Parts: sequence; structure tokens; C-alpha cells
Amino acid sequence: MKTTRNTTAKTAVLEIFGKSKTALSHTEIYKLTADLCDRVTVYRILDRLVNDDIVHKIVGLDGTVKYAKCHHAHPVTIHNHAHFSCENCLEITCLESVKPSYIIPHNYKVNDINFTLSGLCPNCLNSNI
Amino acid sequence: MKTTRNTTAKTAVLEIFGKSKTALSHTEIYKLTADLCDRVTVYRILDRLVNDDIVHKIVGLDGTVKYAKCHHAHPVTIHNHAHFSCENCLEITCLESVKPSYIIPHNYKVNDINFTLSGLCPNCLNSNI
DNA sequence: TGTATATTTGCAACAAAATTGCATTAAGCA
DNA sequence: TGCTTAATGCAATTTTGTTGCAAATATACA
Repeated sequence: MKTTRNTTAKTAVLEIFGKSKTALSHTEIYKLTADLCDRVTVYRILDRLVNDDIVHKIVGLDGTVKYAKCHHAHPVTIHNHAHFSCENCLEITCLESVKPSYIIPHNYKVNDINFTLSGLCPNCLNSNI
Repeated sequence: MKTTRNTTAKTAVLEIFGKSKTALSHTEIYKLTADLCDRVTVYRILDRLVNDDIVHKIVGLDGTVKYAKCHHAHPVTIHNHAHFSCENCLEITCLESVKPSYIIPHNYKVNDINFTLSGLCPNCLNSNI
């Protein structure tokens, strides 16, 4: 079986996730590592983290891909919670408490869910933009 | 005020949308126009159509961007319905009837919603893949 | 602690997707 | 029909993500 190793680059990326309250894009993460490793390496670390369910991938309404650390008490197969994508500051945050309810047509098999709301986050709403 | 013109390219793109039951990517649309216009023009037409709320933009779980014509009887500001993204055939279809219900935290202002389910569509489910 | 081995990484090259600037074309109105 | 301005084509560029392979290094185990 393929085991996953704890490298310095991976540790650094995890630390970055720990410090950030919002979801981060590959580019943002790469910049925050400050030339610790190659661009490609960051892509591969993210792939592994997503695979190991340590981080989850979020796609914004505009198509931008971001990543955020999961806060599940236990591992889950479906990340059934909403994300908020702010149109002003472009930040994406997890709304862990917002779970959508819906009725699936019976002839579809659902494996994953992406529920993203966009608009203005509390910060930008206060700034009256 | 900026007016929107009905060009041959725009008409062709709209016709393509009319014929398609699933959402289409920029590349697919461009190919279907069969060299009627430049790749860039297709991007710009799609931008305009999205802006005019004639077409809406759908982002798949993998980050792929697709477009579909809206079928609203009346113009709406929020496209509050689900989309289904098939992992096998990669098609994205609108599930017009599936409307998510959810509770928004009061300090957020929601302008748009993206609710995408992914898994296997009825076709691929039948093929036992 | 040292060594074997399989995972990670860096580098370079590539591919796809999207954007921008500018000169030219054409849609729609008077 | 002619005028104004939106729309287009083209070329160049940026951004984003992928792949192959040799070198580096984390981990298990003797």
C-alpha cells in the first residue's frame, strides 16, 4: 500500500492552512511557502492532502479552485456543507453549519456535493460597498 | 447605456444552446460554431449572455466551467436550482426541479447560488460502469 | 545507527484555458 | 444612406494545471 510521507513542504502547507481562516488557492499557498519548494510540488501536495481527506477542494462561482482544511471530527466521505464566496474580497469561507437539504431524483447516484453561496461576507457588508 | 447587438456569431451560439440538452463548455461551443468566428469572440459572447442573464455559468466539481441557457419563464436574479455533473460522461445537466433549502447566517448577503451534485447520471448508471 | 526502498521533489517542457490591446468590421438607429 | 459604437479578428501574453525523469529524502527495518 502506498503510504504518505511527512515532508517539510507538506508540513509547511499544513501550517499555512492552520493559520488561514479562509480557503486558499494553489497560487496563494505557493506564495505563502516563500520559495520553499517548486510550484509543481505544491500541486502534488494538495493532491495528496485532498486524497487523504485532510483538505477539501472548493470551486468558487467563478471557477476558481481553492482548498481548505477539513474540520470534521471524524472522516467523512461527502463534504456536505456550504461555502461562501465573497464577490468583493474574493475570500471563500466554510459555512460548516449550513447544510443543504434537497430531494434527489431517484435515478441519479450522488457521490459528492458542492454547495456554494456567493454575495457579500459580513466584513464587506459592513463596509457598505 | 450600453446596448447589446444581435450579431451572427451571437445568434449561432444561441442556436447551439437551443439544440443542446446539457451544459456546454467554451471549447465545445467553439467547435460547434465550426470556424464561424474566433475563439476569443466566443468567450466574449458568453460573457455578454451571462451578463444579460440569458445564459448561466455552471462550475463543475472539478472546476470545469460550462454554460447553459436559462429556461425561466420570467427573468430571475438568482438561479436557485441544482446541477448534476456526471463523473463518467462528464455531462452537466440542469435539475430544474431540485431546489435546495438552507438557512443562511443573517450576516451574509447572498446574491447567487451554486448547487452542484456529482456522481453518475441515469445513462451511465444503467450502463453499470 | 546505518541501509534499503519507495515516495517526493525539482526541473524543464508542454498543454489548455482565459485575457488584453488595438485596428477593423458591422449592427442598428436617425 | 451615413454615423456611432458595439463586436470581431488577430496576435501576443498570462494563468493554470500536467507529465516524465533523474535526484533527493523520509521511513521502516536490520
